[in-house]
Amino acid sequence: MIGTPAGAVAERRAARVAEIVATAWELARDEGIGGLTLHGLARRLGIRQPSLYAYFESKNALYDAMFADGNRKLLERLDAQRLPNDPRRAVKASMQAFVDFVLADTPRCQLLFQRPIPTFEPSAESYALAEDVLGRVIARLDAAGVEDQGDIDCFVAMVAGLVDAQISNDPGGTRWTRHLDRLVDLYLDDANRRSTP
Amino acid sequence: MIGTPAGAVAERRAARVAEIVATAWELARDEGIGGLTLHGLARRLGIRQPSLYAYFESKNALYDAMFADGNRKLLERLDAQRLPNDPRRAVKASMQAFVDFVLADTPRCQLLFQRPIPTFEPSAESYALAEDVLGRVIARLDAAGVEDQGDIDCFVAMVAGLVDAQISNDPGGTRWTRHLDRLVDLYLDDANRRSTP
DNA sequence: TTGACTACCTATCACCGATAGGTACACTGG
DNA sequence: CCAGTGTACCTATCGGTGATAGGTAGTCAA
Repeated sequence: MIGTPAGAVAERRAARVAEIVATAWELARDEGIGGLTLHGLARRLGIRQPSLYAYFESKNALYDAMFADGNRKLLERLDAQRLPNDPRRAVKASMQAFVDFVLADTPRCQLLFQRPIPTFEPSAESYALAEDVLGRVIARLDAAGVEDQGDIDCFVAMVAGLVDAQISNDPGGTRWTRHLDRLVDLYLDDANRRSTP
Repeated sequence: MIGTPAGAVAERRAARVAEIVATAWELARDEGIGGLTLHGLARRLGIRQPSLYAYFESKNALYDAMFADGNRKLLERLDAQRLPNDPRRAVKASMQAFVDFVLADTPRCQLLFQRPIPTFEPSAESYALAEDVLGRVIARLDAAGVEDQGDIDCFVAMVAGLVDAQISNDPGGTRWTRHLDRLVDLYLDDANRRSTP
């Protein structure tokens, strides 16, 4: 033990896991999320396919690590943002940042917000990260006077609908996302109107 | 030729194709859309997997036939509906029928409106059917005074967002879809306000 | 020096979509 | 009635995929 940093092997292992996940994203960007293959991933890493099972107990576990990774990065981005004081402007800025981040990487968007792999369901731990992201959005909405669960559901579904239409039909464009600010106003006005009659 | 109905073989073949597609939907409902396998489908049909290639040149061609089938049924449903005279009520009734139909069959909903099989893209002919469906919706919207492409896009994305959230997070429930009528009003009011200032 | 541990490896499995080539049967024209 | 043609299947096999079993060279602390 002496002379060796405690947990050096664990650190090295964690670094290798992170390297594999990063390479997996790279491969997904090249081949599409459906074209991600353990054989192909191993080839790109310079190892053999069964060796990956030392780091992930299944392909879905790899997806899960990628899912968690994407949500962590999104969380970082949302938390790093300086928001305007005006709650409504904060909601707009926050959602704009969300949409920008999400649309910047098609396979990541698909893995995080669509269900492109029918057998993949995120683990409880990874799903908790997604709920953290949702929690940030809800906090912004709450500050803008949107507290009703139904209003929150509708708002989230609207943003998801825009993102989904954008990535599916016009990736890289703004045909849907350009309406984001206007729709945020529409939803906030409507929610405020009904909560304070 | 005499004595045999013209195109009897073609008819029998078409009937067999329809039977295979129906069995494929059945299997998809049992095993999930991702669990649909040519081997499994053939087994359920009492034939061998390569025999399916007499009817579909690839698995994606089978998906394509299912995609077309689902859209045709949806189109029938929409066209069979008697709509209220009031354009706004017509939009609501139409969208309610749309959402009901779509949510009644999870795998069908996934194949038609999500992208659960990364390698599958509908053919031009099948996609035209999906555009017919969209055309019906647009006609209803137009009658209600929504003509701007941006407004149509937002409306469609909103409905898709509701459906997606509902099927993904609360299949069989109404947590999202129960807001449909209210959101239709919200969108129509907004569109009308901006088109006739 | 030794013994455990790490980070790989080879070999192999079942299953999947896809292709090649063969066969029993029905129907039709002569 | 018979020969020929097309239908609707079949068997055998391929390459690729995720997954498992079991082996091995190198590292490192005692």
